[in-house]
Amino acid sequence: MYQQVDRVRHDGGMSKQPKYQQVADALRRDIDSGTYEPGARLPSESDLMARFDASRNTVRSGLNVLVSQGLISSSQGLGYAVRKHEVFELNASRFENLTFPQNGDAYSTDVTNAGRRPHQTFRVELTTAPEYVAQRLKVDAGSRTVLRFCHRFVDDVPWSTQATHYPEWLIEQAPRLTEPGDIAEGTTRYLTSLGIEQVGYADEIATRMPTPEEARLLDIAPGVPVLLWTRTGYSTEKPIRCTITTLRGDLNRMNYEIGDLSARDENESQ
Amino acid sequence: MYQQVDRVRHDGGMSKQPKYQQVADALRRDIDSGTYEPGARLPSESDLMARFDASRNTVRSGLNVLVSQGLISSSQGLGYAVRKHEVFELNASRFENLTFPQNGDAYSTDVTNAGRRPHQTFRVELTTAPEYVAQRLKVDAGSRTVLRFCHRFVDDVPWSTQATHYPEWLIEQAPRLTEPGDIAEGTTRYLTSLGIEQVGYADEIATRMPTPEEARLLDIAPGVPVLLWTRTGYSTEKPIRCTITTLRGDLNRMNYEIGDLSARDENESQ
DNA sequence: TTGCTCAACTTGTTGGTACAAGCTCAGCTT
DNA sequence: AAGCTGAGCTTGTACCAACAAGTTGAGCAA
Repeated sequence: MYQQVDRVRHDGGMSKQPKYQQVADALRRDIDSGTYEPGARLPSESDLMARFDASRNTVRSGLNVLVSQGLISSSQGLGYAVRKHEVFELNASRFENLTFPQNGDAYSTDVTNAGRRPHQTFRVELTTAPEYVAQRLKVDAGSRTVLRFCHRFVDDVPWSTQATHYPEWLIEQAPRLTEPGDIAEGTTRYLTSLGIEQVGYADEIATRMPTPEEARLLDIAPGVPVLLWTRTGYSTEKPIRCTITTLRGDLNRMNYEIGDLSARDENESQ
Repeated sequence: MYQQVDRVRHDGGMSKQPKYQQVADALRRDIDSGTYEPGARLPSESDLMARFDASRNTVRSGLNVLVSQGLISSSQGLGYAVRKHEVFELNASRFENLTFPQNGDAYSTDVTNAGRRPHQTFRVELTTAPEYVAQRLKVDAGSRTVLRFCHRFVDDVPWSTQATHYPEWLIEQAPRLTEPGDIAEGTTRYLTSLGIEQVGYADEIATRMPTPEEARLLDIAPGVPVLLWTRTGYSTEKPIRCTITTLRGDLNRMNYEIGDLSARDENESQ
């Protein structure tokens, strides 16, 4: 009742790759070679079915490979398009950061300097520390922390989320940490003014595919990973904060500058 | 001839999510809640078809979502299993690194200390600098560089690749750079001994999905991104090297330590 | 001119079938 | 005992059909 039409190779007998892979590879080559430029539309599924003599499902499998690799995106009614990447540089180790580390101000300034429009929403909570945070703050698992959460946008595009946890014992000395709303001068400056100075920090950087929650908050397209940046800040005596920043991988690059870079900076022609 | 059997909601009328998403979400919940532990096998596609009253295509779509997110993996004949993650820590900013930055030695030592068995293949080439590298080395696009390429394994699992480019002008002063085979004392120590000292470096960290080439070299499973680490080293006068390390995102985490961390290190009980 | 409707495109979802190919193990053969 | 073979499980590839839903633009109506 269902004839399995001729599965023999038509291509000279050399290929062992499945057809959907051939579709993906061919399209990838076209994109790499500039046939389809970033932002350009790809042929429709129907066109590709004709070009590759394949069924719609097979063509879609091939396209799906490229979507999962973040090379193209699709939208219903519009078609497939080559993704264009725009990267924002994040300076993670400027000296200023030790004294005034990533106050919301530094973020706004950076973005504005790049000619873009920053925007953020803000929230304060009293929560129990997740295992991951408790370890880094050296407090008991399940103990309470102040969570200051920030959701950041650039030109209304979701860019990153930032969750900073402060240990409970800090609240007595720094009650304004629990105040809802921004602390104008920056929390770290506020802490410094109280004699709690951050003298060092440890950064951890990892990457993975986003959770559905993260994908929702950051409006992350299929095939785009997140960059996870954890900064634990220390006074001379104890850990005083743990900041977890979740960045869209397609939009951000982190920079660290260590040692003497005068050779790089002396003629910034590029 | 083809009756579209009853597309009405059976689920109380509340859901608007497509069925394959429901499958993905349900399985994700099961995994998060520990019903299926890391390494455990998931029910077969047939089982899931029964459980969700869905066609094989639909079930596969749902599973495919989780595969693309790196949460599960599949192998033909064996079934689907929950991925387990094992992370290796990479210290990117230890003070020693400024004087003796990532010689193969540091890598081998780190791995051996972790009780693992390191292994690497090595290659030297004279190539034209890619645009990306040429910019960082401040040489003309298309000019030649020495490429020292390293493919690293831990317990025979592909772990990372490292490509270090040296500008052509360095060869005269440091001819051994073109020697095939490892330079025992480490290239940076070798350069230092010639009076070419690396006094600072700039690191850039980005993430994306691997190219097919990278996926092949590092044996990267679907749904796993790569971590791209570029280190440009400077003497007091010029850039002297540019190292691009490609790391499997599921196996690596990078660490930077800046400032005074005595408070962290004084009781390393955890 | 303005605004609406609808046809004609696009991708998204879901159902089905058939066969290929990898893995395991029981059970037979040697 | 050792080794082979094949049944029966698994996922992988490829095809077909139907309808849902988002987008665009031509063309008609106010």
